[in-house]
Amino acid sequence: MLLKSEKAFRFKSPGSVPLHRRMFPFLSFNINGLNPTAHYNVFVEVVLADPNHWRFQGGKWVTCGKADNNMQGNKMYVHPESPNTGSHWMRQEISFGKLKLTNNKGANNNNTQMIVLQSLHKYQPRLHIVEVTEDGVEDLNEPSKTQTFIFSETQFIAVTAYQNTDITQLKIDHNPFAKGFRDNYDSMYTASEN
Amino acid sequence: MLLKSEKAFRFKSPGSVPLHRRMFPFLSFNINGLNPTAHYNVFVEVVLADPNHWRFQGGKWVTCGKADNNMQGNKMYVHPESPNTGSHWMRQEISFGKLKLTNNKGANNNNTQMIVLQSLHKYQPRLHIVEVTEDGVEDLNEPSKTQTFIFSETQFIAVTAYQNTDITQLKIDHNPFAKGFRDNYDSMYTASEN
DNA sequence: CCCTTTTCACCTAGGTGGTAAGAT
DNA sequence: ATCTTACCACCTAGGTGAAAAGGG
Repeated sequence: MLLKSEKAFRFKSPGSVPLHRRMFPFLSFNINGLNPTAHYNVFVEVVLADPNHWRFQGGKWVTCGKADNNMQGNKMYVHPESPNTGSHWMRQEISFGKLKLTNNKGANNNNTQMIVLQSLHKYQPRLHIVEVTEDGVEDLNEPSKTQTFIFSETQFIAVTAYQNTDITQLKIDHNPFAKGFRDNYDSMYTASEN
Repeated sequence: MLLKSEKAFRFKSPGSVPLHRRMFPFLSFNINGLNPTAHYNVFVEVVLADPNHWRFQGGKWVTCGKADNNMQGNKMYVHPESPNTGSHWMRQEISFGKLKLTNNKGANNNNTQMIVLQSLHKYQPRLHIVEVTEDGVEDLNEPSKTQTFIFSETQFIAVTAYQNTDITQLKIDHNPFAKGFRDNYDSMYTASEN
C-alpha cells in the first residue's frame, strides 16, 4: 500500500462519461512464491465489507440502517498487464493506480473497466491471482489454482462528497493531481533553490 | 489512411527518453474476411523502400549515394489490442496513432516499443495479420496463416528536421497537438460564436 | 555546410478538490 | 436536511513545430 489505510473514495467526473474517480491512495502489492514460467491473471475485486449503511455524524462514521445488498454492476478490475508470467509479477511492485470507481450502474458500456459501488457503503478490496494456461484462459479443471488475499487495512467507505477532512487533506498532500490545493504550493520554489 | 500520402516524419523528444515522434499522419486500416472467432495479431513493420540515401535539394527530394542497409533496431509495432478475435479487428477501423519512430538505436531498452529508422532514408510500412492460437502464440506448423499488405502510398522519408514546407503545413493543419502553430488559431473564436 | 540535438512556448488530454446548483 | 451532480480553476503528463545550439 502507498499508505496504510484510508476511509473515503469519492465519485466524480466531467462530461458525458459516467462519473468516476481513481481510487486513491491506490492498492499496490509485492508478490512472491509464484512459478516464474507459469502464467497468471492478477485482479482486484471490491466486495461489501459489512451489512450496514453508513453516515458521517458528529465527526465520525456511524451505521445507519441496512446495506443495499442487491446492487448490480462490475466489481472486478483486471490488472492491465494481465495475463503475464510469474517472473513478471514478482519482478516489481504491482500497482493499481488507474483503477476507477463509480456509482453509475450504466458504466462499463464504454470499454473502460470501472468498479461500480454504492455511496455510503463500506468496501473490502480483494487481490486475486489466478494461474491460467498460456493463452490467458483459466483452467476449469484446476480450481485450486486461484489464490485470494485480503488486507483489512484497505477497507474504505465510498462517498460522493468528502465527509472527513482528514481524508481530504491526506489526498491533497499525496495525490499529485491535487497539488494546486496544497497550502505551501506557491512557496515551494521560493523557499529553496532545489 | 487518414490522408492519402506523405513524405516526411521527424524524430524528436525531450529529456532522458530516446528521441522520438509519433508517426503522423498515422496508418489506419479497415479489415474484412477474417474468421470472426479466430485470434490474430495485427502489427506494422517498416522496411527500407529503396537502396538510396536521400537529400532535399532545390525544392525536391533527390537520391544521394547508397542506403545504410546494415542498420539495426526494432522495425515492428504490434497493435496494442493484439491478440484479439477476427470479430474485434473487423468491427472498426484499426488505427496506429501511437506508433513511435526514432533514430536512436538504444531505444526499446525502456518498455515502449518504438520503430528505429535512419534519417534521410525512404521507408515502406507493411501491415501483417497473423492468425495465432487462443494463447496469442503463432502456430509454426501453419506458416500460411500470415497475411501481409503493402500500400505504396504510405511510403515516407524519415528526417530529423523538416525539409519540405508542404509537409510541415500538412502537420500543422491536421495534428491536434500542433494547433498552436495554425495561422487562424486566435481568430477561430473571435470570428464565430460557436 | 549540412545534419542532429536541445530547449521552448503552446497545445491536447485527463485527474484534483471546491463550490454551487439540483434532487429527494 | 442530506446527498448527488455539474462545472470550475488548477494541476500532471505528454505530443507539437520553431529556433537555437551542437557536431562533424
